[in-house]
Amino acid sequence: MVRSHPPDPEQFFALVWEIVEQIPPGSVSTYGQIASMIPPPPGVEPPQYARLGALWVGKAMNAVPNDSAIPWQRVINSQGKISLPAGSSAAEKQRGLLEMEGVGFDDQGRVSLSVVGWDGPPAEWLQSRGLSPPRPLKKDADDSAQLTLF
DNA sequence: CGTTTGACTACGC
DNA sequence: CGCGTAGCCAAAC
Repeated sequence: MVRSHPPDPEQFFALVWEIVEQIPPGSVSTYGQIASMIPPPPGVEPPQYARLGALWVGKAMNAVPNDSAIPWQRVINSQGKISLPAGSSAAEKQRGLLEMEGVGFDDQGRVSLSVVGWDGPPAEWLQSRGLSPPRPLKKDADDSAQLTLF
C-alpha cells in the first residue's frame, strides 16, 4: 500500500458510493473502473492516483454503512473475482447476492466481465458531476463461450 | 513500540 | 494462466 487514505476520505467515499448506486442489478464494476471515473483529488498526482485509486475505492466499499442501500456487492476486482477473503461469510454473502441477480461464476470463482461488466453511467450523468468516462474493463475473465462461438 | 496487513492492479516470469 | 512484486502509508495487533 501507499497512501492508505485519500486527502479527503469522506468526500471521496461519497463520490464512490454515488457511482456504485448507478450500477444496475445483474451488472458488476471493478475498483479500478470506478477509480478511473474520478479525477485525482487535489494534491494527488495522476501517477500516484493511478496506483492508489483502486485501493481507495476498496476503502470506500469497506466503509459502506451496514444499513445502506448501496449495492456494494456489484464491485469486484479487475480479475473478475470477489476480493473479500475467500470462504469468509462476507464473500459468501457477496456471491449469493450476485447470483440472485443472475450473475454467474465459473469454476474458478470468476464472473465474465465481458458479459456482466458495466459500461458506466450515461455520459451526461458523468459530465454533470465533473467525472470521466470509465476505462474499459479487461476481457480476460471471458468464458470460453465467446471463443466457441467461432 | 516494532510488525503486519491491507474490498488493488499492472507487469514480468 | 498462475504467482510474486512494487507501491513505501497507517491503523490494528
